[in-house]
Amino acid sequence: MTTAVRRGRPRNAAVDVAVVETVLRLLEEGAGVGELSMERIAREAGVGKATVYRRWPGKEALLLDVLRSLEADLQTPEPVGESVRDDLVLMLEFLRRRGLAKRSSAVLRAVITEIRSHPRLWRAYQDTVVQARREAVYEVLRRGMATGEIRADLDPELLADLFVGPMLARAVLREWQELPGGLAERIVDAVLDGVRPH
Amino acid sequence: MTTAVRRGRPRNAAVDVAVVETVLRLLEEGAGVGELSMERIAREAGVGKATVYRRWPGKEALLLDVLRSLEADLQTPEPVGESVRDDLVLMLEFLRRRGLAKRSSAVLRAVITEIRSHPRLWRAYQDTVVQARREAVYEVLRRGMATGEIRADLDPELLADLFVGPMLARAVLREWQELPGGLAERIVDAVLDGVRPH
Amino acid sequence: MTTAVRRGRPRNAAVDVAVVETVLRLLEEGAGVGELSMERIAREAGVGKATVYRRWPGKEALLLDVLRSLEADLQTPEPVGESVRDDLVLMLEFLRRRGLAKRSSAVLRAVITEIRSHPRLWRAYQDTVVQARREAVYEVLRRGMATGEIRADLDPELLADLFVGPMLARAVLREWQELPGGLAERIVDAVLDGVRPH
Amino acid sequence: MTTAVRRGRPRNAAVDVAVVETVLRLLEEGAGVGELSMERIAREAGVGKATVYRRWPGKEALLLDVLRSLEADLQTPEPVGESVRDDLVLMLEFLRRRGLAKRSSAVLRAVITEIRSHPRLWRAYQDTVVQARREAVYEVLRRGMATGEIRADLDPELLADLFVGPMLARAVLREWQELPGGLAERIVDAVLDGVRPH
DNA sequence: TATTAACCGAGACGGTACGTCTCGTCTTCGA
DNA sequence: TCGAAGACGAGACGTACCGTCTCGGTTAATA
Repeated sequence: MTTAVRRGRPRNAAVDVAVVETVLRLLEEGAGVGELSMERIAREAGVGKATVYRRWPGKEALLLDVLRSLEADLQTPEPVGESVRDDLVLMLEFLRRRGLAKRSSAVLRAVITEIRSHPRLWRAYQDTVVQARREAVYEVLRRGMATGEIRADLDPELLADLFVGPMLARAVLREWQELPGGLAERIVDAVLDGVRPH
Repeated sequence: MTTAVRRGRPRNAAVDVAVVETVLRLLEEGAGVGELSMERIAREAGVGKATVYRRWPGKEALLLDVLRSLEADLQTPEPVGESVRDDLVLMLEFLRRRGLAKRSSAVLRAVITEIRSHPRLWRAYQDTVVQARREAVYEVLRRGMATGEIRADLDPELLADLFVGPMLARAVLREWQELPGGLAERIVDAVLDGVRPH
Repeated sequence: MTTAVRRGRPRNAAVDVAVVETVLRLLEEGAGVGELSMERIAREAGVGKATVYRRWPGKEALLLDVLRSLEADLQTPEPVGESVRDDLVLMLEFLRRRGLAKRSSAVLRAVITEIRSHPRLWRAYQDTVVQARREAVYEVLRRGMATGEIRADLDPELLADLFVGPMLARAVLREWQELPGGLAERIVDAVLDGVRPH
Repeated sequence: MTTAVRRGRPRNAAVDVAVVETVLRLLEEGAGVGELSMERIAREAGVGKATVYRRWPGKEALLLDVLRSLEADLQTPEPVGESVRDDLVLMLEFLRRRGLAKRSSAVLRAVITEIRSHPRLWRAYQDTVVQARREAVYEVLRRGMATGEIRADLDPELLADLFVGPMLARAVLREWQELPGGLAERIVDAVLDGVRPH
């Protein structure tokens, strides 16, 4: 197999950075996603419109990359392995902190909201970023079933939703408004123990 | 205080219906929210653009009404009162069926996605439609705490999220793709019993 | 026969004028036709781009109208009928003055040059404005043949070119640079008398 | 004076030819001048854009060269010297044939039209190609005055226009549509004899 | 019964953004 | 150093939609 010979002037990597940073800056300055236009992005980034379209087929794809660049800043937590309970707390705590992170807070919700409007991109985001985190949760749950810390008679997918769902319900649906510290522990313990008195 | 005297030709109520129905039709035909324009809505409804703007200040407000008209079709279930467990199943089952309902399936997600982009409308939707359902869940949970069917040491708000969150995670975030029958029972029972072996 | 009912807001006639005047102003300010863009014309006329395109399908059609508006300012001379020789002088003199007219001088040549690049418009211009003047010349020549002032054995079309061609050669091809007074008389008399000594 | 030392890879003369030929081909295929872009010319010639710009400063200069290459194919006729009348016919006949020539017909009008839009180039073209032919006409006319075949009381420049103008009026202004054989003779004889009966 | 004010559809209006194209320049690689 | 390939900033292209406005015409309550 041969690599295709690259010809012509190579793309300027600084442009990619400049564009993404410009989008982040505009969002941080409070611009709604609807107020973002390719026209304006290119203008403020000091870049030709065609140069933007050469890299991204449209606004949505650009925003997907912006979203990915945001996610990249926050590294996914590595399960410690001590106890399944602690690992689950770790993972939910990551979700909570992501929603409160410095840059993210305003930007993340705006970008995600936009991406959601575009099924294809939303799926791409799910399949890459989200699915990876989902797999990590499955892994922890499977370990829990093996060690006996988790009931083995439940569907792993359902199990994952039992832990992650409550946090997401607060974070995504209710706009990250109330994500107090300790929320992760409270969710994990309640789901583990059940809410029926015993 | 006197009511302002309405003079001149009264508004044609059929226009409101025609516009909302047109939006629903277009969404059912698979139009993304981005492809919906006031221009097109008015054209396809056979109505003047100004007539639409006379009734709704913008696309978002119109969509909020469309959303409300959808919700109105599905009446919220009345708690039976036999057992707390059955009432919770009833409520989650309503969420599940709403996501699969004929009209809703395609339309609901599109409209909600759009409304989400407009904080003011999203709050209006939350405060009217969603909060009502939320209160119903709180009521059932409070009853459960009183009868001893539910632990009384947990925050009712957290409790509500424990039950509703997993269903919403599947419904809204994963696009209503997998909402098998019996899902409501499985969630309720798992949360009640806990996922730790005993 | 019924006149079609005019519906909707009627077009603002002032817009047509504003646009044409803007083009003329820009050309007078020395803008080459190549530097004229619909974008700029609309901007400087304080008019929406779509409004321009609603009236003219493109830049060329607009320029054709600009050209016609210029021609309209200079009324075609009416043959006096005294002598064929004087009428021919009158008509050539009109061509000469047109090329030197205040507005025309800079503008006319620019617009004509542009129109020439678009065969369809050039033909439209020829068929309307030019052909009318051509017919007037034929009429005078036919009269001359009838009265015996002009040889009857020559093709009228060729005859017209004999008189008009020399003036046009100077005006159009050599950019109206040398159009001295008395040129019309000199051409007409030379063609009438012939350039062979007798 | 020293000749600058040429270093590096010498220019490939075949490129110049390829580019000019490509322009001719595109024009022959009916492309309007407006549809010609440097981008397209370079692409179709299989040549880099920079290579074109290294040789010509812009589209107009390139077209000027194309025009010159066309003129070079048709050699200017040499006056025979038998009679002034025959030499004038010879020269007008050259103009007529040029307008009907295989390649020229479509191309010449397109290129000339374009060149006309650029005063500097138009002047360059006038000063080189056209002026040469003009001088030849003057020469013949001067000879005619000396031999008494032409009236000596007329401005030579006006005289030249009397002969050349009618042919150009048909050729350039009316798009070479009607240039029948014998037209040169008819023009020359009519101008010589005059159009007044005697 | 006649007036009148708000309604209706249509569509023009000044703007703005879309995604594509061409401009002339710049930057790389391989010959 | 050349030629090709193609990226680059700039900005025009023609279209679509925004929300407002202005027409002629309709419709009901008021006078």
